[in-house]
Amino acid sequence: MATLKDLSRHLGISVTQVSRALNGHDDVSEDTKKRVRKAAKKLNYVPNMSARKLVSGRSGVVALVQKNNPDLIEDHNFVETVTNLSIEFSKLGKQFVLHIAPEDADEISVYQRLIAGGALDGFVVHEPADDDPRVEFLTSNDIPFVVHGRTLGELTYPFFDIDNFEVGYQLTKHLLDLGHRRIAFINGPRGLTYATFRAQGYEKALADYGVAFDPGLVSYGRMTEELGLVKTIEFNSLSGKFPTAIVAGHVRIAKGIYQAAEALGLSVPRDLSVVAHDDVIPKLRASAFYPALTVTRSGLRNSWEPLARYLSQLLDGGSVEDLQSVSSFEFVVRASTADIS
Amino acid sequence: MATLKDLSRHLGISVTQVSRALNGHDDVSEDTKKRVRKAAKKLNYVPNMSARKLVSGRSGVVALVQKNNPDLIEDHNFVETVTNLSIEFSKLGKQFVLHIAPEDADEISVYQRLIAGGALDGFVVHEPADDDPRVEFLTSNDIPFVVHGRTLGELTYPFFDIDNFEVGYQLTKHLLDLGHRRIAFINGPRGLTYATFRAQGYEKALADYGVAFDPGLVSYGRMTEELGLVKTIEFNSLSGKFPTAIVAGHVRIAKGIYQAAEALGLSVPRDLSVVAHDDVIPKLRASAFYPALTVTRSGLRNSWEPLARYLSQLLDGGSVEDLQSVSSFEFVVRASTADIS
DNA sequence: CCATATTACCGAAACGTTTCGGGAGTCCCG
DNA sequence: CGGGACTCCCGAAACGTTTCGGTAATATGG
Repeated sequence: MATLKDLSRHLGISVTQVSRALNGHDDVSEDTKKRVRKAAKKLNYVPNMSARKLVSGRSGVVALVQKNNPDLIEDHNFVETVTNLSIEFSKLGKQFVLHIAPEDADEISVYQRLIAGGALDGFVVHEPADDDPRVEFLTSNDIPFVVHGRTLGELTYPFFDIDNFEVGYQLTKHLLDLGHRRIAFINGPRGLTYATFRAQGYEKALADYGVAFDPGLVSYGRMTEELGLVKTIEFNSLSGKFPTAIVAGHVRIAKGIYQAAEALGLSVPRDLSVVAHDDVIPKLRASAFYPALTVTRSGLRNSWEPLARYLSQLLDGGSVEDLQSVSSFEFVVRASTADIS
Repeated sequence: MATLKDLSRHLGISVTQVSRALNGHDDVSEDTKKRVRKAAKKLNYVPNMSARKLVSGRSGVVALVQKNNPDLIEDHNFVETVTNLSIEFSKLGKQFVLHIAPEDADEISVYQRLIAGGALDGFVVHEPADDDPRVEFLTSNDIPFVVHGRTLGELTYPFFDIDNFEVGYQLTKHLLDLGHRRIAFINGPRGLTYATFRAQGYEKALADYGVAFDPGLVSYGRMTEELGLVKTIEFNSLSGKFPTAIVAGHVRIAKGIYQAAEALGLSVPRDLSVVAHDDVIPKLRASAFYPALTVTRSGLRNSWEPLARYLSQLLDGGSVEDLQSVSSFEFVVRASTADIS
């Protein structure tokens, strides 16, 4: 494999100039640049990354660290994230590494180990919690990272998020406007920031309409069809106090709610109104529900590109303020809600 | 970030000795080794990969290149592969990179680009075809790789596979022994080696029992529930010639066959016997089918460790012959087949 | 025509590691 | 006591790249 030295010898030019020519510095004549490029192509020169990294101190590799768990492979959200980030970072000329840590590992030490070896330049933090130890660690150690979502604390890092408070608020308000007063909420996992924000939006809407908050009507869990099914059945066992409407944290949850409704002999929306948040997963179209599902819609697919770009720009010295965004969403009214006022 | 020089200074010992101590060379006293290791831990020393690579010429990074496609995220097999390889390579101290190439990319050039920069040491090739261009390219360019499965050509590379000819043969033979003569086969995607081998086993079994091969009873496709469902319904439309038994390339396909049978008012195994190959996916237990499914069983989960190890050993100069294996499988008879002789 | 810019180039150092070639000190044996 | 073997150690070079500081030659402006 040809090296700079080979090119230098071959062209009768110093290694310095060859390097600078190839990297497009401006103290190299156009003519020389052309000659060098031609020779590089001819000798099949490809820069040695290790050498470049050794001097630049950067590796061009970014990673997402995920603790293993038995359901990981079933976790659509995770798989989608990994696949798409891989694509986006490829486009930016970066290597994206998925590092799956053993289930019992101390996540923090994994980050430490990876960063210390100089093998990695930065991280993507996925599914942040309200008060995320990873974010805390990375921040206090000045390790570059970007967050998909955000934490509740000070936002001193790049992130891409949607306004989940508003998601919870709008969905709930829509039902309240239709006259509903017993509104349940099947949320995502407790402690994750997006779930917390949505819960806050839900509670604020209730408060704005003077409806008392009933903790018995709120539940948390991994956003699966099963969760929607099970929780709806559970709500039903609160005899006489079954909600007239349910807010679902995900279209998938809504799917389970529909199943439960059918099993319980309830009709949507006559007996039960349902709204959900829609990440726009290709195989799970809210418009194809029967009856079609009313949702707040914000495609997850729009988040990968900025997420990758933010990290990339951060590594290139971009300033954090330019690398934060809270994206908006649409409200799509369909047929899954009834006016009961 | 601590370097060897830091350790050297801190211990009053030459850089050379520190390096050799850490790498377990035998011209370092036990006492020194111990002191060095302790100091390394205390100063939080982690070797700089780039530097090591620069001198050793290797990067410690391996990759799996996959062309993107719209169903990729839904592809359980792919997701399982990536997740587990990531885990296994981590254990071996290697970085595993997932590189997703654009749908319209020339795969070969992607390999070329990745290897040329010295950024990668080797590849894992996934779902090889009978006559796989990737294998051909990597072989002829002396790039280290390991194959999950194998190709039909000369086996000059490390691989881990199961005996898929025998899978096809045994499943079919079992049905033949029970008196079946119209046996359909819903196979994996045409052109993939495992599907080809299984088809060969199927045909050989038929031939051994003097049963004429009917191409109308064989179909190929991505191994999904839907495929099993659709193809079974299709077989049914061959009026009067409906098979008495079906061999499924995957438990998931069998699931679809069961659904189709129910839709068609057929009882398994009375009206239709079903057998399948079982990769032992946690969430899809053949024993939990009703009736429980007869299968050839060989856990995919047993393939990740050897696969990662083979590539690792190949990179360490292992000889190819030691890094090939064709693993065996079990035959598990359950309740999904009826004797009709 | 002198002073100053500008252009095009180069040598050497640096990044952190491994390894080659050697060299002191100690011990044992004859 | 001389010499070989063994144990433990070290300096320096090397890997391929980028970059700092400097220099010569040419162009520019007054």
